[in-house]
Amino acid sequence: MRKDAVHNRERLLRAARSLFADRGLDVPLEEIARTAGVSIGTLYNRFPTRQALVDAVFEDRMAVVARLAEEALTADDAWDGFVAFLTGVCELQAADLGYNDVAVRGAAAGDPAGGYSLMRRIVDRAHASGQLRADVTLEDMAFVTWGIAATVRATFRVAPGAWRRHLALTLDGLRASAASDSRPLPVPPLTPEQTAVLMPECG
Amino acid sequence: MRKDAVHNRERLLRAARSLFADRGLDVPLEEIARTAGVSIGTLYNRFPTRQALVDAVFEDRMAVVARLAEEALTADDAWDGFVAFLTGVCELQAADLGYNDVAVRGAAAGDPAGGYSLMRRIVDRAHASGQLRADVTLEDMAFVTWGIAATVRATFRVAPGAWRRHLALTLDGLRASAASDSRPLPVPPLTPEQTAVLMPECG
DNA sequence: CCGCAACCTGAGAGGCGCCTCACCTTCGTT
DNA sequence: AACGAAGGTGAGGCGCCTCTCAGGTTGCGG
Repeated sequence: MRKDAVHNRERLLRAARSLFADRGLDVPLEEIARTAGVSIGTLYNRFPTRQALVDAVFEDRMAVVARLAEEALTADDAWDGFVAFLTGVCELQAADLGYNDVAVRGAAAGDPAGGYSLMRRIVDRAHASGQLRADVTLEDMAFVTWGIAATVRATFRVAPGAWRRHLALTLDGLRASAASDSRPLPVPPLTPEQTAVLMPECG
Repeated sequence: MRKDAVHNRERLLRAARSLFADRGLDVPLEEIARTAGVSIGTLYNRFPTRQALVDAVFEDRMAVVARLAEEALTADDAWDGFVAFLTGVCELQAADLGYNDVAVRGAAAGDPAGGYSLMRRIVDRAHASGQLRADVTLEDMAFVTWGIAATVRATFRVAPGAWRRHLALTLDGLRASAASDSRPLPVPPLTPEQTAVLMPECG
């Protein structure tokens, strides 16, 4: 790749990163090109589809999630690790409306299987320690993502940080102790197949 | 209003109701007109703005919510009433992607103050009975709406009913008993002013 | 320094949805 | 029956966004 092409690619990524971050994934491509100081044609030269651009911008995130997951697994307490992991992921969402969108629509690139299997281990460990309620499954984590994503989107400008309260309440519902006063969960969890459809990056 | 005008208005409402219900609030107006067997001009004659159409379509819902709230207040058990109310509202959301959107963006017509003050009484009663955790406020109910709405939207075609599981987990986090194992909530609730901005219909 | 391949550019075609308005039809009243 | 007002119609203008391509420019190996 020629030097100027590399340069433009970087300018485009910088512009996209910033616009995605505070406006979400639906920013007009023209605006990204303009912000990068480059023509729309160049954008299409470097990134033939919007998806390609999104993938490039959020390429690093999957690795970050994987790192969060590994850290979570080394935590002394299984529940603390579980909480730290979910908090970390939600912080990523709250820091970047674009990533927030990525988390909701399954629209990521990078290493899918890696993060997912780590996450299974986090859940298994929290189950084993008896702190995560037994009737909750890995697939239920999607509810957390969707829920927090919705709160992030709604409160991003008006009350950033409000999602932490939502997350805290959600986590309290996932504790083993929360299940004891409660009836059995009303419907079965999403099947892995359904989850694969709804969150393709977790296939 | 002339007879044919009334007739067309009804056809438009029927079409809008049905399209909103399974595609959400962003259906093209042209498609609504076509479905109603009427020209786009007629649609604009009856409903000068999209908002006017949305208001007309969901006019009844506020009354339904008010009825749910009243029933909830007559329940023998305060917590059961609280649960029944939230479940009822969520059922409305799950039954109609359009109403689901209405619930998220504050985009309703009808009687605003009425439903909101009833809801406050439901929350107060559940607090008074000691079953709803004390550190939760009326404003936190927005998290429930946003969260369930997100799950409804994600699973509407693939796993309708999955929201019931999400709701059950959420409710378990709102029980008084859920607070005892937990740290204090990390951030203050939304202020009434913030809520008014984020959910205008609850002003 | 040459020359070519890679690259950049931006006008413009095309699609989509919103909304208007000049013209025609129909209702309902007298 | 006749007429005026209310209503219906849909082509077309507008704005927004996506995507392409013919023509001009530039990096870079030889």
